[in-house]
Amino acid sequence: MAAVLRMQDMKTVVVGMSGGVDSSVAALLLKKQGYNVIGVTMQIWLSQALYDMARLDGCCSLSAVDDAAAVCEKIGIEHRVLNFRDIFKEKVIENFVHEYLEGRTPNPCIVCNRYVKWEALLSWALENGAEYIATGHYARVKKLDNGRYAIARSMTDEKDQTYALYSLTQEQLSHTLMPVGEYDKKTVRNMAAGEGLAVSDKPDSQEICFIEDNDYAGFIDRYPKVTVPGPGNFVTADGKILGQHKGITHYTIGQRRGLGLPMGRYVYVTKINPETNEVVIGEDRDVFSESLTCKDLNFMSVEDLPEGNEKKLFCKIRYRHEGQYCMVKRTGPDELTAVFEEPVRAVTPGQAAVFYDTDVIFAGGTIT
RNA sequence: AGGGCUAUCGCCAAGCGGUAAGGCACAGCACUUUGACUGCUGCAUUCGCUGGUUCAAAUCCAGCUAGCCCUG
Repeated sequence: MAAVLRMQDMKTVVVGMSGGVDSSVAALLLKKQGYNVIGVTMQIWLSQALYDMARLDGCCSLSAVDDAAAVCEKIGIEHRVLNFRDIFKEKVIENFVHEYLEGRTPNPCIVCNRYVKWEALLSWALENGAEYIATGHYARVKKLDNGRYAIARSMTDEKDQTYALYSLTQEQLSHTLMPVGEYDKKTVRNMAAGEGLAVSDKPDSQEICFIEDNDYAGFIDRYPKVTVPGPGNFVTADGKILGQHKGITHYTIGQRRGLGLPMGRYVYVTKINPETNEVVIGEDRDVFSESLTCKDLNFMSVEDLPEGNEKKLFCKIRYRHEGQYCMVKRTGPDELTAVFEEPVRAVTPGQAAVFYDTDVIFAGGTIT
């Protein structure tokens, strides 16, 4: 036991601290486990002017800097603020805008995890003598019998954040700790409160962290140097024009609200066609799909799913999807096809399909 | 300028003398480390206009206006 502690004593972990409860408790837990903990808050998007206003709760907001600093002082660890604005803008925001312009619906949290947290932050950590980075995600890193690392579902289903972590590589996972994944939200808050951390009752973060008013379409409209597609037609699947839309960036698959179509019944977006600048409208049943394909694959619990093999897996097609069983097989050099046991609602290009083998992530990719 | 029909919230639409259903759209809130979905709440003191009959009219009567249709 003493030997273990001595070994951990020597290991340094960089904790990405958003100023929220979860990452604060992550730091706390690691400190108690004997690690040399450095709290790092990443500056990513907001201007100094907005920082001064400091009223945002987002997971990445800068209002968080003060909270994170206070937590670090309380638990007695070093706190640093690093500027990741350029990488965040280049990787996350540019991608976000361009995906929408092409009629897809991106998930910026996934991109942020991949490029900002597990590339930029991890690189910084390793360069600065750390062994690991850690976050406050409700997920676990598991070493499997086959020698591979994989993200495993949190002990609590009420707060499972594994979906947004499917793209992590073996190398990245081998340097990752997620201590909060062993607890449920209530316990985490209690730990924070028990330690006297001021953030213990801070609300959970939500919505897109870099769009303060949550008007993402307006954000794209105002984004410099992009030409947003203008108004076009709402059409039915067989081409009948139903009205005018505000531009394809305002819509996503399965959307009902905000269409402005007085059809007398609920209608939904079933397809976005950037070539013709059309938004296709249909009934609820038209939003369901029996299958999907995805690309930009990342295999996690296994090295590959060879061609010809087929595997039954559990799939989530969006962050808060309850999930659905499907048969998955390889249909191209960088393509998987999943056929669901029951049709799933609103398969949306740009979102991720994440496949779980029991409790660990098997693989994931971007829906095409 | 002969005849007939219709005019109720942005759209559709109940109502048929007793003091304005509902659906869609829209707004707000809830939910939520992506976008959606979902849920909840709100949304015509007023029924094309002007008079009349009645204790009481969106509902009956008259005139006017508008739109539609048929005959010219």
